[in-house]
Amino acid sequence: MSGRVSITDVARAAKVAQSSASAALNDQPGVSEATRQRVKDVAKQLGYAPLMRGKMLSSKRSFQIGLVLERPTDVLESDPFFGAFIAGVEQAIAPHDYALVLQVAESRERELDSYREMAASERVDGVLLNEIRVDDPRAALLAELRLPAVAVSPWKECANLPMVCQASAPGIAAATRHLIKLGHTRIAHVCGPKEYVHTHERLQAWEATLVEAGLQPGPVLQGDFGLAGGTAAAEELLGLNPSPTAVVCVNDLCAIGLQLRLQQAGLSIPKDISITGFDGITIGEYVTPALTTVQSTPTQVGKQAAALLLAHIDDPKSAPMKVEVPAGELVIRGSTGRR
Amino acid sequence: MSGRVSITDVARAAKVAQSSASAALNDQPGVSEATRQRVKDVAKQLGYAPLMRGKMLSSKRSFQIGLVLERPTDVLESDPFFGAFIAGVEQAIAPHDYALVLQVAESRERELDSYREMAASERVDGVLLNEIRVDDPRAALLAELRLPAVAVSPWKECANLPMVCQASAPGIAAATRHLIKLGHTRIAHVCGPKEYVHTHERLQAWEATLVEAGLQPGPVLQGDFGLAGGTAAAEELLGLNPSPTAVVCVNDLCAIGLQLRLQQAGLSIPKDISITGFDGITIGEYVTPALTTVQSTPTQVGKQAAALLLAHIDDPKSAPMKVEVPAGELVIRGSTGRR
DNA sequence: CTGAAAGCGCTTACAG
DNA sequence: CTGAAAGCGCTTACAG
Repeated sequence: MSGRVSITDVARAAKVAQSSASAALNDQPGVSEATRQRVKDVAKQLGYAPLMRGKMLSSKRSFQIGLVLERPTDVLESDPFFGAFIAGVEQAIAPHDYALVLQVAESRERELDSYREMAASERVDGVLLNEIRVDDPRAALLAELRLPAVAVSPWKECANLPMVCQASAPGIAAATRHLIKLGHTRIAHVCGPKEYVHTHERLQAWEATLVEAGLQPGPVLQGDFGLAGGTAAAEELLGLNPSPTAVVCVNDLCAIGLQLRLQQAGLSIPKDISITGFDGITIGEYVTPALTTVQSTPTQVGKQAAALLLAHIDDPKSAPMKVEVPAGELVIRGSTGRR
Repeated sequence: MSGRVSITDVARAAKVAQSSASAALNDQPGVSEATRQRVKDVAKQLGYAPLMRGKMLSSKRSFQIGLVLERPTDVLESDPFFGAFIAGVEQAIAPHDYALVLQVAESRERELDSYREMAASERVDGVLLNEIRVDDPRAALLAELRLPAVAVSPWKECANLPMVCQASAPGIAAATRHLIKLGHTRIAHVCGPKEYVHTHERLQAWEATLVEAGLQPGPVLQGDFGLAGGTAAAEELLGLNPSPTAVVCVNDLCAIGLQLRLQQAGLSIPKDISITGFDGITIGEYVTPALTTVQSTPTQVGKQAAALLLAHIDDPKSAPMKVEVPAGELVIRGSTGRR
């Protein structure tokens, strides 16, 4: 009538030692096939399910990985990456009895505290790092804390942290070449905040592609990863003379913010100006004209990142330091047209 | 050189028993103020931080609450509620050393399995339920599992589950009255999927408000909580004769989908048709015209829900069964105008 | 107030 | 292969 059956109960019912029951249930060597099967049968019959707490304490693992989000309200509302990303994470960790712990930090400082607390209390065995910044302070902190971590980044490297890399450069380059092919020669870029590595990677890809084509890299307008940045860039663009005829934006929301504002100002897209985004969020298909963009694959990224983290938790020495996820592909829609 | 200091080390260094150290550090009665202070000093000096695992096992709690998301990719990309909601959750639980465990289910069945697993392994002490459905199977399951749960719902009740309620009816009613005041008499509603209680609550609020004003509740168009539903409703609306002159949508994304499609069809908003949304998501401010909506407060809801869950975990008998969060307020923008 | 002991439910050496 | 013991790091009765 206890309501809860422990491994002790299973062992007793199967008439084996607790250690044998444990080995049998965890598919560890050291028990005969017959014993294993009997124990498993008994366990199933009794409805045994191991309590994570016991397992955690004895195996000195938390069976959890952490993800810390900063400024969640804004970021999450605007980050289409997040939902698909954690779905991928879940796919990778669930089979290993791992769970995802989500922390929300209200500031950069509190963000670092979150990692410190997770490490100190060993609530998680490792963490995933998103939205990597230039000289990201988290890398040093995590090394100091000796907390396994995997960075998700489009950049080649991230301060010696193991990483999963989905480059955005090929997509940005493809978008830029697409515009060049359409006859554009004055192709601007709306970049993100300078602190993020994404910003630099995309900026460089845009620039390199233009240079390669023998074109002068047009103006760089300051935007961000949200709608507001696109709007601001639009204001800036409207004051430009000569105006660029095409704009490669750092992401979809920014592109949409730009497009909506330019349309409000009376411009016609793509007739007056062509626009490309990056991400492939749903609303890009709904705006008029629909947004030409690069479809990234956040679920794949999340899955690979979590899998890599588990590998590093398991054995840092034998785990790879870098996993590449194929870059997103260009999706051509109505927001881009002939010069 | 162990690198990790346990409560045993603290007790030894402070020359007290482990039990005294524990009581001192946890602010439990049974130690003198002098001892408490000494233990705390020693702990700080040694850099002691309790390991969650030990605490979990001995106190028979996981110090974690769970949240299961279904169909994450779509839902999360479209759900503006989520980011702000978990920020609120975090605000409530962090001070109590609780953490949020996020599960992602790929189907309705797997969703129930998630709860079963969390309960069986006692990975969490309780769960939060979002997006409550009519006759939601989760309510019965959680009762059966005896897993503390708090439902987040706009509805008056949820199958005997403790709940946090932010009614949407007042907001929908306000939006509807706003349209009536503008002279509209044929006011349609785009509703969500019938399975969600939100859908019914908002539908009823719209209907009751019209009836109260002596108006005939106009057509109800089938939509959903995403852009696609708004688009579909737009197609339906375009075939209507006479056409409604205003539409109350179940949420912002649906409203935006509707607006964009109607504009594509050549209609002018609000000249030809006025539109209202619900939620107050950022992009509603950026579309042209900006969307009249109801600003809900998901962070507050998350905070209250988590606080209520902790109260029920702590003592179900003394915890309230229902907490109300003030309803969202109408925000009038450009998408609504005079008939 | 204080301390020594037991116990939470598992897994991990270790001896047979 | 099998089992009895110890231990993971805490907290919770319980005795002084």
